[in-house]
Amino acid sequence: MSSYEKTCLIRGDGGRAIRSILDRIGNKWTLLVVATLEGGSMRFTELQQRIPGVSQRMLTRTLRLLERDGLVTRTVHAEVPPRVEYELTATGRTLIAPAVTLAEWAVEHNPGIERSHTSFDARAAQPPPDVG
Amino acid sequence: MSSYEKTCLIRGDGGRAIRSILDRIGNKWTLLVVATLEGGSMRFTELQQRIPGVSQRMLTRTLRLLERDGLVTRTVHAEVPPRVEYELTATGRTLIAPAVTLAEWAVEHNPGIERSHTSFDARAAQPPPDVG
DNA sequence: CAGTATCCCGTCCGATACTG
DNA sequence: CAGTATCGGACGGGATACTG
Repeated sequence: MSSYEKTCLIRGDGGRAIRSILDRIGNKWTLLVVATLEGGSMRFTELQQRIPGVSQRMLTRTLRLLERDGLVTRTVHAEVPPRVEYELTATGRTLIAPAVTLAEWAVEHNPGIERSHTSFDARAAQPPPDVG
Repeated sequence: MSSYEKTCLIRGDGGRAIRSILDRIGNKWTLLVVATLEGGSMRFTELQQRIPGVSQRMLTRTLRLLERDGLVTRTVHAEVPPRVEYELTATGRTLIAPAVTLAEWAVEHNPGIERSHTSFDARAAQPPPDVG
């Protein structure tokens, strides 16, 4: 496949396909939940403990969206106290590879991006360089 | 690298590295702009024509953020009428590969995800199935 | 234990109008 | 041509309080 044909996977149909997954993993907690569930079936509280900073509200929301996407299963056990297990589906597991690819890119290029922010912001704060 | 070690690229430091790039490509027009600039240096108007639906405002914003990240260069030519050329930097070009990887995943799994939405929403609209 | 409900703020995004 | 200014709606996300 040529380079142009590859970018068509992004541009094709106005990028509708890639948008739908970006609308999901663009959310703050999604990838953290998926990566954490890579360790196997897990309960709500255990997930919350393993993901520092996530609130009950946001963990619930994130899990519901992933369940709706068919990337995570939610299993309620009829017990007292209630026990709910979350687990990646087969499809959910396939998401990890491309996510890791992106994470590798991020880890490699973030330092440069942050340096770029610094210099860009410094330039923006200055009056534009003028001749004379 | 083990599967666990790979997901650490996502979970490491609370996912700060991957968040910064997701905060960029999570935005609606970013990847479309990057993929379009893969064709080479381009003017503002040409970009706008090649990206259906983007407004002047959003194209400007997107390009500024990409410039700040050091993924795109902005070159103003001192002419009348003004001519401004945008081009991917070396770093910007390296983003295309992981983006394509994600797009491939999206194209492959979107049909299943949309079917999942349909059945999930149908279930949610129904009263929960009860024994008896 | 595993959620819901409510409030509130910031940002994304679109639409529209104006300019060096 | 390549922007900027302003307005308004929608949504993500944090904090807090309540519940089967």
